[in-house]
Amino acid sequence: MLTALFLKGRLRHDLNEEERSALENAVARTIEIRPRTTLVERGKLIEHSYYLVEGTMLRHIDDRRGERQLVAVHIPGDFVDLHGYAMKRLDHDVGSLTRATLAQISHRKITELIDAYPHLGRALWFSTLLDAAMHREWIFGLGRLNAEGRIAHLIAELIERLRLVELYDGRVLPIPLLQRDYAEACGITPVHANRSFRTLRERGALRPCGEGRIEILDEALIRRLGEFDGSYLYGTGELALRTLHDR
Amino acid sequence: MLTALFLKGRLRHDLNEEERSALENAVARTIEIRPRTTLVERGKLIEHSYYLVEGTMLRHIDDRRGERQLVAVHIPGDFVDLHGYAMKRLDHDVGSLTRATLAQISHRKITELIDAYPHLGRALWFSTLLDAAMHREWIFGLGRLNAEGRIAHLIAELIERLRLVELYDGRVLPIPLLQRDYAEACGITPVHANRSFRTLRERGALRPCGEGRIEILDEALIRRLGEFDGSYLYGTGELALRTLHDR
DNA sequence: TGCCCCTTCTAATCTAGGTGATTGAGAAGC
DNA sequence: GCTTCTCAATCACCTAGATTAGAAGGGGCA
Repeated sequence: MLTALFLKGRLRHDLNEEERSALENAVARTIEIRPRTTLVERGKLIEHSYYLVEGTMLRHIDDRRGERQLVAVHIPGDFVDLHGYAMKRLDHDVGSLTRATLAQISHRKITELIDAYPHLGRALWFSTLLDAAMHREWIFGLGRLNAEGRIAHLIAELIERLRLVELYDGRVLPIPLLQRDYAEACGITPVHANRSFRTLRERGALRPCGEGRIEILDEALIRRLGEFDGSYLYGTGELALRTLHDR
Repeated sequence: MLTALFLKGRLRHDLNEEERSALENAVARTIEIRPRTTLVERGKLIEHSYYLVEGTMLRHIDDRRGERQLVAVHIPGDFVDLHGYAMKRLDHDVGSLTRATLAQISHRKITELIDAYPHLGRALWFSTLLDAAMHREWIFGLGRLNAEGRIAHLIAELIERLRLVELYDGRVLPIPLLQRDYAEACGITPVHANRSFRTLRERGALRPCGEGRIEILDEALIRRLGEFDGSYLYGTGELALRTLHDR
């Protein structure tokens, strides 16, 4: 079932059997994409959206000088450009970090889905708002935390999100971001990202474990340094959707 | 007509007469709120959303130490917490900057609207995604621009958005943000915000003109310093919705 | 085997921005 | 008339992070 992780990670709304299978059946085909490849280009008119089945994808804004700012990291279970459904053109690029498998759904099909299942429509809407909530948290981190805190926050968020889709083994962060990528996400230079990783290592928070992956040694410490409170992910905690939505 | 500015500033989708009046009639009542007052508190279960008719509203995330990070500035025509419809609880606070008038719409009513007019539903969805696009641009600014650039970017964005709802007279920014507010938005200290305003003044970009308002002397310069390209607002330019949506 | 990349890691130097403190203007209260 | 706010404006000093340069290690490939 392709959309199983989407249901786990993103849709906090109860879907009934009919809605689930309608969503699953909306997938036209799956595609494979190589590492570090652009999937959706800023400004291009789009007619499909992609749901990430396997791998890691990145969203980024590039400026004139070729500097890049990451604005999102996507893990399996994320609908990487569902907002493209309502926007028709994106204000940023979407590309792969690793080799990735994506399920393609056409916008026409999404319209049919929403018209037939309004409750599912609201659930899809919710899933795009989750990205906005992550953006806000990222703004907070960039505005209020120092370099080490920003990196810690990003790692803490990724751990939490991976846990929601049951892809975190409690030890290794299975996302091969380079220090350069962390720098592009956190608004710092690669050199300073390296310094920050060193202090995180020296504090015993984590250590590299080959192929760009890191081993988490003290998650509580990482959360504290990143002032991380995962409730904005609406998975658990005070913000989680405990009320059933009006169907 | 209460929702006239919403149509101008936020909904890029063509709405027909029926949809327009359905939206207008969904308003239960309007409320007034005093300056610097909290409207929606983080974490509280909500059943209404508010559309801003007059005044300026702010959204912010506060951390333990009492530090505040602004994540959005809202002008008339914005649906300040429409995302609360799909999320039920907000991950941040919403409050007023000035005295403000808001139109209240219940979530039950919004559900009815969407079920009856799916196309209007997609337009409302789009409007919340516009906030996400602004968040991304804000992330870009915080990550890649220096203090002066961040302030310039914020001012350029506000000008552009005010222009879309025809509230900008070409001279004065009618939003009385304090330097402290700019600091809280841009992730810098008030002292440094002041320094940055001085350099902007010395460059001839703007000057204060009483009651917290600023007079724009050289908009082109402000845009350049803030590396501002307003297409992410989807109002004009390459990203603007030129295709009609499937109804 | 050796070479070339790419990445991590480090050190030395410089600057943007933080910290803390002071001053003055204007408005609100009495 | 006074005090008491708040906010803009500025100074002196200090630190986090940028910049530049380079060394060391591993994988792919001829």
